[in-house]
Amino acid sequence: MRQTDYVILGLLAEQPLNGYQIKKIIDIRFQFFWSESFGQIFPALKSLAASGLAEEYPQEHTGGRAAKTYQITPSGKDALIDWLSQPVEKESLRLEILLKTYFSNYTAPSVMLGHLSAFEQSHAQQLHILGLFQKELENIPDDDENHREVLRVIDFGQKVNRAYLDWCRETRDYFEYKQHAPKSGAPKE
Amino acid sequence: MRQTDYVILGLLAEQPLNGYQIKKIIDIRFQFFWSESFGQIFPALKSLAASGLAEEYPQEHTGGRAAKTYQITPSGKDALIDWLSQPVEKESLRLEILLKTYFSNYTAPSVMLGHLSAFEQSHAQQLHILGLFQKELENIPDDDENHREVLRVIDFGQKVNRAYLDWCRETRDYFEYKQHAPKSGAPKE
DNA sequence: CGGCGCATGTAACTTGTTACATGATTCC
DNA sequence: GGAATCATGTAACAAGTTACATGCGCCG
Repeated sequence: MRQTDYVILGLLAEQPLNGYQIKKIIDIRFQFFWSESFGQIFPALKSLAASGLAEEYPQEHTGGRAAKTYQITPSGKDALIDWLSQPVEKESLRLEILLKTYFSNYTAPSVMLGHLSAFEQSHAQQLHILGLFQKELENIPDDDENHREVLRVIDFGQKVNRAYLDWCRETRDYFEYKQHAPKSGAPKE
Repeated sequence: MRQTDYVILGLLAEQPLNGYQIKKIIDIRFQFFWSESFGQIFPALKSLAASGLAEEYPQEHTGGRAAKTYQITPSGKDALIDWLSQPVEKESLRLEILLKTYFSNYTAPSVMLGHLSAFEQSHAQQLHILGLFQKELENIPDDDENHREVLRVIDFGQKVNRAYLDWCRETRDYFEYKQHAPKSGAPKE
């Protein structure tokens, strides 16, 4: 069982879904900390069904190509609960922009300024989207749903993206200074 | 050319190194935003040498098994500089703890408290190490080296880890409350 | 002489991405 | 009729991890 299987199981625990919908939910809601491709989702659904953790959910065909909707089975739910209690093992992070910052003395400050502005724009956008999600959730009354847990996840994204943007601005200032006073290296603080 | 090739090229641009040393540098200095395994480093060094971007650096054998030390070639340096100017494409992030937080309504608060405390400990440790690096660099006089750029990278790590720890504490409070008042869900703010 | 640290390397495997093929429906 | 959207699926490839095999020298 790979992580992909558990993500899918977690989503199916809420409601029956097809592969396409699973992909959309991950792309939108998990945007800032997770991703999956169709090439992983469809084989995963197949293997989940083969091992009895999920099963096809019969549905009337309404439009578009026939969608295979899946629902979680009791043993699927057990597997999910078991996974939740296992220690978190993997935390993977790869930020090419930090690599380029580290090696940036081999290039011009203007090059780094370009990278930083792209990075800043993309994370400002992410922060904006997270704000919309937050408002949306806060407007819906909190019954027995998982809103508070989802808000914790959104808060993580907001904190991290704000940290990214702070760093961006400081680093931009540094490279701007370097560009104008290239010999002396950097401003004294 | 994969990202691994460029990381190695960047490190070789500073000084000649063998595969083992490259691994150590990445494990220590790039700890919080990058990783490479021997299974990637050795084949990459081979292919870099085959394409003339790096070459063996003759060395006297001092102890242990003979180390193959490599140095960058002029065309290797060109390739590095070219890569630095290319847009940053990949930024990958996968945080299982957020997945588990998202799905945590299927498990007990105590389970999440365990995950959070492991996460907190590991990032407090990272923050501590970053502080040591920072002091180390600030004590060495800043000549024509890349200290200021490295300090920018360290600052990124510190900001992000502080954001992680803030989130941890707030989220721990939430699950502690939930544990003691399970029916009502969470405290009002 | 056994374990540890230094050092290289490969094979098997797992994971993940991309491109492609297919096909139905809706909207313009 | 053509584009967009919904939808499934596979094959080829790229990337990355792990386990293993090998071997030297130093230290106790």
